[in-house]
Amino acid sequence: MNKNLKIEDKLRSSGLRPTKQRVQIAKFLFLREKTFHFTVEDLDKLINSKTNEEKISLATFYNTVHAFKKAGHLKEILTKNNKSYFDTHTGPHYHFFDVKNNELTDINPKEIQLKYVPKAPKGKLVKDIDVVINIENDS
Amino acid sequence: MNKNLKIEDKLRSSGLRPTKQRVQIAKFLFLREKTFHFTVEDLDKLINSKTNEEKISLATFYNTVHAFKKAGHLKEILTKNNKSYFDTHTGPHYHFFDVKNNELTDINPKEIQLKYVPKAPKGKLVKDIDVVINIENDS
DNA sequence: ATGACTGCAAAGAATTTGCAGCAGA
DNA sequence: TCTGCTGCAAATTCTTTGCAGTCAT
Repeated sequence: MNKNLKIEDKLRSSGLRPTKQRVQIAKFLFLREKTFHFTVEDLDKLINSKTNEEKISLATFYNTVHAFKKAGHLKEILTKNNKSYFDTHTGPHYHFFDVKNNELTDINPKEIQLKYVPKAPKGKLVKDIDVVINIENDS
Repeated sequence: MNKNLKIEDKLRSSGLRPTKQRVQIAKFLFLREKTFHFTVEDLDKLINSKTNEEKISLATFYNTVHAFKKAGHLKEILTKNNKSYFDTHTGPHYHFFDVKNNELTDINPKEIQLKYVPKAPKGKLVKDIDVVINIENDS
């Protein structure tokens, strides 16, 4: 129950009502050690395949994921397959994307660094930087 | 007519029949000094707004752009608005993306450099690297 | 009680596909 | 002639939206 309380507080402190659906999704996403990369479709399948629970509708997954993103609990990454992936690791970091298997993974920040970050054009500010290294099977 | 011949040769040497539509699109894209960034929708509007010519269908723009990409005459870039942009500059280089105005521009290669490119995970090879610096209006 | 949230279905946006007819070699 | 290409419309895929009913506070 301790974990439930923490999750509920996390939601509440982001201005989100801890509804049954949100708590279930949040527990699934945030109560894990490793960062998790997923599409909304993945999430739908993974959570709704648990036979016992009531199904959560696709629209709710979209709503919830966007609410979590707006609250800063998720980061969105776009990939070469033109799909939106979400990442439970919200700090600045970059990604590998396996183009064949559609798999997104974090790059160890120690192994990559941008040298010479260019100035933004006049009147513009840098908002953030996306780096995706596309990979495929050796052979 | 010299230019037409060059364009037709460019197509032919890529294994593409120089049809009326492809020649018209290729001339529009490749007979310019500056590199050009566009979506398929942009291309459709820009070319089909020329009142005099016969309209080219949207499907043909998609077919043609993908054929040009496969032939190495265009590069595809994905942006935060989840749209496919194409770039007449096909060499390796990176981009600014203005999130508000949906405008993609090249970064001067001298102003950016990746330090420490990470090794790909085991059994994988790096295919290419996408870097997009998202910008927005100052203020 | 009163907003906020969910779920359904419908709508929307971007892109792809099937196929008949046309055009380039 | 013959294969490849075009154009149309339908289909697909991913995502958003409208709204009635439900739930959290």
